[in-house]
Amino acid sequence: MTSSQPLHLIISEKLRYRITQGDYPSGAQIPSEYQLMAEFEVSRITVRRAIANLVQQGLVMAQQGRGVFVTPQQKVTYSLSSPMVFFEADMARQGVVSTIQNLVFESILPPVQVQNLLELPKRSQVYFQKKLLLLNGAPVAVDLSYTLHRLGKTLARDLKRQMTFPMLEQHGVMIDRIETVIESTHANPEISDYLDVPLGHPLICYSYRAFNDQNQPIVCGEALSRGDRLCYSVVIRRDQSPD
Amino acid sequence: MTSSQPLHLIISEKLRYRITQGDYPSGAQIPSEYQLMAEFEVSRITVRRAIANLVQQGLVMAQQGRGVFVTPQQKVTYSLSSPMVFFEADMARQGVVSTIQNLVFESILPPVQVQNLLELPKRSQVYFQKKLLLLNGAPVAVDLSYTLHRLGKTLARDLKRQMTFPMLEQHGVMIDRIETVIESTHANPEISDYLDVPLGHPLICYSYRAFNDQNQPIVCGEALSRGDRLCYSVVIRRDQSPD
DNA sequence: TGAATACTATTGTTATAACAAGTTGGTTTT
DNA sequence: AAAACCAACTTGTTATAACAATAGTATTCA
Repeated sequence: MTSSQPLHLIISEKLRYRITQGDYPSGAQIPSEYQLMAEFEVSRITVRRAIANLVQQGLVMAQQGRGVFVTPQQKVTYSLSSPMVFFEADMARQGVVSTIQNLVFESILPPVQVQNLLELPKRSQVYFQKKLLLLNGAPVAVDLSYTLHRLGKTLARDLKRQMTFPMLEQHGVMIDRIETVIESTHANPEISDYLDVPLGHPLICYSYRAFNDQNQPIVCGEALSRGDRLCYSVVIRRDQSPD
Repeated sequence: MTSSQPLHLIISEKLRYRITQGDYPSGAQIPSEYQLMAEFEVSRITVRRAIANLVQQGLVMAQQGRGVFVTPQQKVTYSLSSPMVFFEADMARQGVVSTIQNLVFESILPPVQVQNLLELPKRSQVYFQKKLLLLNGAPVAVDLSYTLHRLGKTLARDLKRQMTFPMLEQHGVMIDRIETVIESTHANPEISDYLDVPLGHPLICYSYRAFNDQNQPIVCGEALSRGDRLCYSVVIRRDQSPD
């Protein structure tokens, strides 16, 4: 172990290799800190740093008192191609049950950016909602949305219980188009609590603005989802219409 | 500081607040480790852990011997909506110069998955390419691609110098459609070196498979880009064609 | 005046040590 | 048999300490 690379990186790379080679399969526990200390003849802090490197790469998750386990790799894909298919329908197509858990639902004065996105006059209120999205019962996303006040007020009960878009359409509010931006970001402490991921875990941030059939923006927001559980697909065509 | 939250988290949240409030603007240096030790009356390891939390959240970057600096926040957006616009054209539209730096270009026996994606008989070779994508001279993505052997062989010179798709079309190979999947993942040591990001940094993984106008898959691969520099946008329409 | 050296400041790595907190399995008590 | 207790195991936090490496500035020397 005389090398220009730090010990913690040498150890974490060796462990990573073992994981990718299947020595520690998905869900399996890797050796304890004390076992690794003995094996590699280093201090505990070096072992912990090596494990932290693996946690940061999403290869393992550590549970206090239990041990460090190889994370399962399983993702679902949501198609963003036109024609529009709402999230829960796409999930159902894949045999995945999607549900929500409402966290916050309140009338607020929106940030300026939201006001502009929803094309609202100054000092208009909107309904702010924070909800957890669960797939097969496990939290995979936190959704923060802003809905026109008149819709939020009349549909509050259902908005707290169902996914937004299909629910709006059930009530005759048709969604004509959704503008989206997809980015990758880091989990902050609040989000990492909700989604049970380590601080800094990669998230997909799916920002959206939905327009009704009068070309009026009615909802905007962003869904922060676990990068290891959800991904998006698009088909890009040379021309606008399909073959 | 008597609380149920660990000290390192309390401190990093305070620092994060200062950053978001503008006390330390983009590019500015935050107080040194010793200054923070004095301010918060904690050990150096606690301060370092707090700083590591900020690094993990992408808010700061640490440079040995120099200090810890607030990371600039600047992104470009690539539109995945149809009709197709290639990456470099979209960037040019935004006044951003995109260039590539070839790292590897070789004929290989492809992994089984690639073989299937390109619909190749067993034991066919493909051209594997690894290249760095730079925006305004700064590396933002590593691209790993597999191209049909006959194309790779005849167009090797240009493939090493230019972006793939416009170059193919210059040579009469039309791209009819691209199937994509977007996911979020973590930077491993190799990628973190190429892109100059910390281990575990969130990346967008943009996987693609491009078809020519005979509906034949000709290139597949993935671009791993910095989550803080590049994002994607899509417009989803209720119906297939635009209004 | 420019180059080389020394010093200071700052982050990076690794060690030992101690205590805290959570989990699990075995043993004892009811 | 079920509940409670306890010990062992395991990860989490924080401290002190020492050395390494890098960067920037000041001082010295040719």
